[in-house]
Amino acid sequence: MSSRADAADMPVDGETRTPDRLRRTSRLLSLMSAQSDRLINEGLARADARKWHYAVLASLLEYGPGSQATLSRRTGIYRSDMVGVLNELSERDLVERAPDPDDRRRNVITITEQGRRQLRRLDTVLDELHDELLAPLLPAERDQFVRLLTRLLDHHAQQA
Amino acid sequence: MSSRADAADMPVDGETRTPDRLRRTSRLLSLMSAQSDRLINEGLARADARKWHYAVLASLLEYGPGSQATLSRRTGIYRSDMVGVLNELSERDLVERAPDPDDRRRNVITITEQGRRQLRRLDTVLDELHDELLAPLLPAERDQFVRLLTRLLDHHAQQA
DNA sequence: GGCAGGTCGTTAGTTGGACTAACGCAACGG
DNA sequence: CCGTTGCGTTAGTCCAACTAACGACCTGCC
Repeated sequence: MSSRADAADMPVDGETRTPDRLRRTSRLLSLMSAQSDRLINEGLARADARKWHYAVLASLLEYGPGSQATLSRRTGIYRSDMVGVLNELSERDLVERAPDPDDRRRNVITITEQGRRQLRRLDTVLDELHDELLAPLLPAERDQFVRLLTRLLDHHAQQA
Repeated sequence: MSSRADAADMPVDGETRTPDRLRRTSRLLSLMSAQSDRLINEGLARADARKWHYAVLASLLEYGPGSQATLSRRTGIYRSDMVGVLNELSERDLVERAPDPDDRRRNVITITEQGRRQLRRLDTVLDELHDELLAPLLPAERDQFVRLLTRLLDHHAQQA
């Protein structure tokens, strides 16, 4: 009857084994995201950076200078948290914060040459980290994974 | 040259568009996990439950009664947090907490009939929520997604 | 001109989840 | 008997996501 051995009432391993019901997709996602976060955060910390640094620098390079509120919208970082991120970036001379002459409420944030260099460094750091993150998957599988993830995200994004 | 229209220096949409570099897998994972968490937490809240409730009840049903430390190991919930979860569960009469006669350090946690019923309810709630979560994917794609996720997790789990 | 209503940067604070430290107690192994 | 280990519990840290409110400022409209 039982496919594995004859010990019908064996405790299986009531100590450490994870229950089957805890294999739901939501939980896998959460665990994987935590794992990924750890990996990325540690990797970036070694390069004296945080993921928000990357997000802001990338946004500045791709779309040019902008106000803090603009950067907020582009990166998804709350404008209340943006203050601290920009402090950290300007301490390191990666961006410049200057008052906007056309609108005295605004600061104009500009990426510096050092910022560009740092962004390039972080790009390679992140490439390596993602290679580690996706290590067990073949290139085609990685693509597939990203495609599926993207479709899920797009679907839920436009609900909002 | 430029494939789309002739506006070479158009601001594209420097206000709200997300930079390409922020399409990295780690970020997609993080966003998707956040989305999933919101969905699941809200759904469970409507059923007067939290995900740890489900984890504990599932563990009890699949592997039988156990001490708090055992449940901790099975579910991945820290034993410091387990206290509160079990308080919530026993308030609702979903589990029973009794001293272990064989080891006076331990409490033996047992699922009640009400607990079993609640677990069944939560199972269907979670089924519906996951259907919503994975809505844009076909069944075969959902399988594939879960398989890829699982392989990633297994790989990183056994590194630890 | 003046005022209503919105936006900007900033400070402060909340919530929630993951995780650590340390405690008193009890069991176990030599 | 004594050191070590495991137990349940309390307290508290850390970080990310998110909200509230403020004074300064801009914009549109009467």
